[in-house]
Amino acid sequence: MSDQTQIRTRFAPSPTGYLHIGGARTAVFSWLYAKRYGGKFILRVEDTDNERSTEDSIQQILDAMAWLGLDYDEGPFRQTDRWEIYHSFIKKLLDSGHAYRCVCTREDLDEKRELMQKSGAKPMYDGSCRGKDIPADVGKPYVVRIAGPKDGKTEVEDLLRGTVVFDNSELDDMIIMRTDGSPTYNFCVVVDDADMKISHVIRGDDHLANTPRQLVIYKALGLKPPKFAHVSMILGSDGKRLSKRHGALSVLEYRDMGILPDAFLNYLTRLGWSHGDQEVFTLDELKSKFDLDAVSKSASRFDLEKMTWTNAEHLRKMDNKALVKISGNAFEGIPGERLETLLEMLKPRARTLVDLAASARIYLEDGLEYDEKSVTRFLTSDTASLLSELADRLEIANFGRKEDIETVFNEYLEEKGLKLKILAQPVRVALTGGTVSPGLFDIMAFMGKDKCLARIREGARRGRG
RNA sequence: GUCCCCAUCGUCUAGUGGCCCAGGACACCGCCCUUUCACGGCGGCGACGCGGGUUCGACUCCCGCUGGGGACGCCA
Repeated sequence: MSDQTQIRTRFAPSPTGYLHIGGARTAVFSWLYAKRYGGKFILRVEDTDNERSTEDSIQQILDAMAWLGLDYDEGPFRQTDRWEIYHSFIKKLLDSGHAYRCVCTREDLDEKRELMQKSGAKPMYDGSCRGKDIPADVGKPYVVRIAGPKDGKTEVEDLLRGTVVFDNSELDDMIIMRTDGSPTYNFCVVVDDADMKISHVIRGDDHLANTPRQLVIYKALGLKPPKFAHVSMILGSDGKRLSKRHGALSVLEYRDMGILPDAFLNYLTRLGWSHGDQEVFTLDELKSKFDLDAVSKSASRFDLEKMTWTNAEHLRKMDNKALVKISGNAFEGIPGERLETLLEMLKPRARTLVDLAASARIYLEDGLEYDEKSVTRFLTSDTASLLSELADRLEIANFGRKEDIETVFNEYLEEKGLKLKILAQPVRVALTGGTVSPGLFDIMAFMGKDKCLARIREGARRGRG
């Protein structure tokens, strides 16, 4: 495969906080696109902002990607390690006249911006230092600006949106190097994407307006731009921009909520991408089916409810070994066959790993938490005698076979002339503390005679008051 | 304010001029299954933002409006 046809995508987060849903989705799209076409996925940390970048953020982003299984073929590169490269290109632009030094102060700039804003124009730099040929030894702090085109148009060819045209008069001469000598974002992105031979830049919609500016730099540098795909943003459930208040949680928090990585990937990909009517995808399906042509152009809202549903779907289909592995120590020390039984009982009822572990505790641990309402309703003085009689009967049952338990149950019911319906809920509350559980005989067989009888008798005790 | 993007059920979406008085999924509501809850099955509720064109025919094409989002930093 030649250089031109090799697909190379990248994820380029700035380490100024944790990885949230929005960032995660562009990462996922980029990663899947590379997987889909047998390309490479590159991770690049955009840490040129000294003030806000933190090592802790980098680690969090790395952790989140590792949890999701977003493996990268190259990197993580760090822009702070690439200073010489940027400076060599800045020098090149300065020498060729595509960039110039500017000594305007921040105060000047702010003032100008405000004035333009008031007059109804787009606030931009007016280019007052352009053409002055200010030398490096002016004796004043200076920035370097790109000398962009003053007229004409710049066209962005976007894979999702077609040709988007910007009037060059809308673009000002942006700063590519700060007073302190550090290069700026728009410049580094161009240099890096070109240097790393990125073929497809898949990024958020919020960067669409940056793209013509970057195109100006590509042109000045004589470099060939990659293909662009600007994916729409994810909004909060109220349609507002995602903020900490609604939905912009760290990806890692979904892990802590008991969401499966594959389910997270499934939901996030499906949010803004579709493949006919299919809702549930395995990881392999995503890797083989994802493509940019079916990516939606409109913004979509994050819906925790549907993510949880997607998670439940994955949970049910997951094989037990994998489930135990991902659950950490929740099922530690339980023999294989017993574990299988437990998971088969609990899986169809669980929505998250947290649910699953919590429901398992009822049957594994000695102590029991009682739901007050259920107790009042079902553990009454009427049911108390039934429960203790039943417990006595069950002494002879073989708890190794749930059919045996059922037989004893039925014999007792017949004698009393009662329906199972009457006895089922009181027994369930006695055994589990609540009114919701898997089949009665299933949980009894699982818990064993001692625990069952103890709990039923305790239930009777509570019934008597 | 200026520029840019977007617009189908509450939400995610299918739909690329006739197959659509619009299909699927989540949520919600019934019913069935059933010892409870879930799973599963069946059914219901529910949308093409508005106004102009183009066309024999518009959810689909064009224009305007409205609404939503984004960008305008020595942040990324």
